Amino acid sequence: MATSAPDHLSPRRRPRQARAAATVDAIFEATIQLLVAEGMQRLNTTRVARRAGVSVGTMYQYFPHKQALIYALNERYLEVLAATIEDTCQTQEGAPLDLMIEALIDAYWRAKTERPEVTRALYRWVVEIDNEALITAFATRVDAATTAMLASAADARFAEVQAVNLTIVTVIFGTVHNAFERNLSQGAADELRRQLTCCADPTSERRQADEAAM
Amino acid sequence: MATSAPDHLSPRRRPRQARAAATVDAIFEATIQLLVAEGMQRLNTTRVARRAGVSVGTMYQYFPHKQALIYALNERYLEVLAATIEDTCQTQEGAPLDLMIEALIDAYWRAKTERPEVTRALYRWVVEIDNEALITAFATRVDAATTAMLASAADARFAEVQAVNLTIVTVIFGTVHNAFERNLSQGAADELRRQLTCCADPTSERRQADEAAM
DNA sequence: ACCTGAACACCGTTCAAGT
DNA sequence: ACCTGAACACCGTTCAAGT
Repeated sequence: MATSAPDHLSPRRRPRQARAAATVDAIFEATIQLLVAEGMQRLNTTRVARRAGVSVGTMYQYFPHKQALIYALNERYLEVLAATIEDTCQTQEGAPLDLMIEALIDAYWRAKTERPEVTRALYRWVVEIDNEALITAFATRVDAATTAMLASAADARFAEVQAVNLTIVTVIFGTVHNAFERNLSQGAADELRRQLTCCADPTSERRQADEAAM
Repeated sequence: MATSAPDHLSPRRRPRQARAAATVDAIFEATIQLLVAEGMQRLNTTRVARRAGVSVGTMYQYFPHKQALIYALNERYLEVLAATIEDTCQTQEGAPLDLMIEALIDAYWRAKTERPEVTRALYRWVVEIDNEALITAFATRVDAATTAMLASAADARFAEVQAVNLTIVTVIFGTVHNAFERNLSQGAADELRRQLTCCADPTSERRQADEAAM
């Protein structure tokens, strides 16, 4: 993730002095605030620069264009999310499968729900941008963490961890994303989450088949 | 869906004469082509108008602004998708549950995969737009169709169809969305789909609980 | 009722000049 | 090494004039 940004989207220059780092932070902060407060539509470079307390020119020293700024913002967000999931997976090493699943759902759900406005603002990101690299890097990292976790389950062995992992991760993340998009009521969300926890857990008649195949 | 577009996004004028209808169609077609060929970034009103063979002014007679154009495009897309799902659900009336689930997954999956570039282009839609109305209308319509279908299952009765329905729909749509986003290989996609078909089917120990609750 | 396109305003981006 | 902001270019949107 650290090095994967395509050339045309990577920062133009990295801050070397303290005041430069402060400048970049201020720009990020200003962007988030404006994004949350007024949406992508009203986000323009002039406003970002003004709120960050720098001139437009300064902004352009660090980000070659507006999209690179949004891209960097997302990069940061996914970085934190990936780290959270890696943590969760490590904590669950060797635990029973159902606890793993529950912890994973919990971690992802919480990450999305904690600051919904930010999540929403970034989801609603102008995705003209070539964000495939970002998504791929994120997916790779998450897959590694979850596969390792699943392989270590105390009460289950899988003939094809890769495939099982892919399903679990896609189902969980996809479902949460979609639930989020739907703006469910608290009650509905809770119920869905309860059912998802059952559903995503391959412990049931399906696992026996996998185990038999070993 | 037909009437739900918020004021600021609804068409400025509806075509009354034949040539006007042709104009609107040409504009839609041009927009899709440019979107698929060059992405949202390079989509500007001048280019759309030129490719559609009309002047910018004409475009603005039908769409109050660029976003309204994209909005209308999505409205069309969701209209077709919703109709497809309604069809599927009606066809499955009274069928066994596992066939229903399979048909639903199949319909949604196919719809997304048939013209991936278009799907992708619209997913990557500039979502600064207030598309909540669109999403809500779509969700309502789909929920009605799927709930009715599930309630008619030949081999299952649910104590709380609403809740079960919400889970099934969210899991399926979310998973497919996510799978799509990940750009899976054919093999991986097939395997995921197979497992999803099992996973989304509440026929298993979980159903008995529901039935007992009746 | 429908179409045209020059004119205007706004905003992304640059660059010559500063500390 | 870092910052400034006026100047430029591009593109969304309008409107007076046309059929």
